[in-house]
Amino acid sequence: MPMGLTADELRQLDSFVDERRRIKRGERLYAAGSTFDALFTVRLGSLKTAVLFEDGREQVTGFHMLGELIGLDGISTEAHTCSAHALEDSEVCLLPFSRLEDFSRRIPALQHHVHRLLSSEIVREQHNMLLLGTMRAEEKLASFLLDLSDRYLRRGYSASEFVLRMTREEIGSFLGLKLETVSRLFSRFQEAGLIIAQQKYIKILDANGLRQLIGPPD
Amino acid sequence: MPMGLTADELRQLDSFVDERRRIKRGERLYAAGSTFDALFTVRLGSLKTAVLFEDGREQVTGFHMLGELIGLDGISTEAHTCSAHALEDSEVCLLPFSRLEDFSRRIPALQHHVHRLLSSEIVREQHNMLLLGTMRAEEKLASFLLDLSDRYLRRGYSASEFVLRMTREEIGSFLGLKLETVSRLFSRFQEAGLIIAQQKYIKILDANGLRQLIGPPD
DNA sequence: CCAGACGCTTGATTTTGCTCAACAACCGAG
DNA sequence: CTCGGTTGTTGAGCAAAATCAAGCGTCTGG
Repeated sequence: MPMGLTADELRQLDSFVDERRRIKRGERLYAAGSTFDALFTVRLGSLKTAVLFEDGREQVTGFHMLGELIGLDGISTEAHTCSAHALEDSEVCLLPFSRLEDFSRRIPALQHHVHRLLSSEIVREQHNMLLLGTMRAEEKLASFLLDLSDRYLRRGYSASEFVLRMTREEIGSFLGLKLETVSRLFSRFQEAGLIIAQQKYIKILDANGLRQLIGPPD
Repeated sequence: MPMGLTADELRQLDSFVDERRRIKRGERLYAAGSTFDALFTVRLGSLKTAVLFEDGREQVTGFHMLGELIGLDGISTEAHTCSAHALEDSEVCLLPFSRLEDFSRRIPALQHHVHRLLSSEIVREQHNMLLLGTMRAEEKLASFLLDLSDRYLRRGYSASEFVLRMTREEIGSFLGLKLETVSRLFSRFQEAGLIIAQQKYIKILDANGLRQLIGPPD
């Protein structure tokens, strides 16, 4: 959280980001409907969040990696509307929300930062809506790969070579596609020389080629 | 904004929600990319918000009626990521955001309310993602009608009879469908005796029937 | 280290919603 | 009131992705 706080303010903040929680691969951090009292930041590993439908259908709303904040949906009704699961053995940091509210009344820079974080989540979701509502399967998967690549890069990992933490089914759910479609597209991208995809291992050979896939189909 | 403020606090608040703006049908309240400095609440009429894609595709992210708040996406980068257009002659109320931040540092109840509003928007968008990602055309349109119906009801209008403010194309964009599909579905719903749809006029004859359309296709 | 479950791939077929196209109804400006 | 543009309806054919199905690879937990 680098955001122009004084050393003193930072020390204050430190006092409340102490509690951590470990979650094993597949385990749940919180369920939809459970009471909300804290936000979480990813310290290690990665997680997915998903909203559930009565009939069992689920929509993955995001994959979250190091440094990302989850649980913002819980503020509105004091109950989480989505569930969060670890994609691999992970660790999160708890941020008790009422304490965060107290602090942010006293520290304007923090207050503004909290507002920005909430708003960023809105923007991120708008982006996903654009993807789900207007893109064809090929474009969706290309966007997905480029987004992942960019996020790995910004965390100091390779932008062109990485190991997926999620299954084809989870990717499909996130993109509004079936797992078979995702699988076929990985194969097609590979045949086209854009990527190498061997199960979870992905190597991007031609990022610009992927970028060009995104656009009107002429 | 009924949220447990004291009379004095309410008076303070009043002092900054004075400025209003009229927007004629089809006019733009703000464009994607324009600088953000205030939120807006709908006082009269209705608006749509939409995100744009470089190639011209647009995704309608919401239809907004009396009392609803728009512009929350602008907080994160001080620039709007979506554009807002009036669906009919409308009027909005300006809420200068930096003043709102000042007030909410002094009034904890307001601070919490602001957080809840931001979070509600996240939840609303998650709901849209579920709709866009997992539902079939028929389910999407049924959900859309039931949602509209519910919102009219809560504003004291008829839940079963109303006039759409948006075109088939805008509905389609919101639901991730083409306008022809929307039109055909209205006709099918009418044949099935679920609704009467004559252009913009809609009468819901069998709300439960619509509800039953939403669910796994067995 | 092995067995079994889970995840992935690929093919054949079907379904859904899109595209293209023509026309009808409506609305608002003059 | 009428004309012209916009919005809505409907049809035929088509393309994209879903479904159904079979088989294989590979992790992983005992």
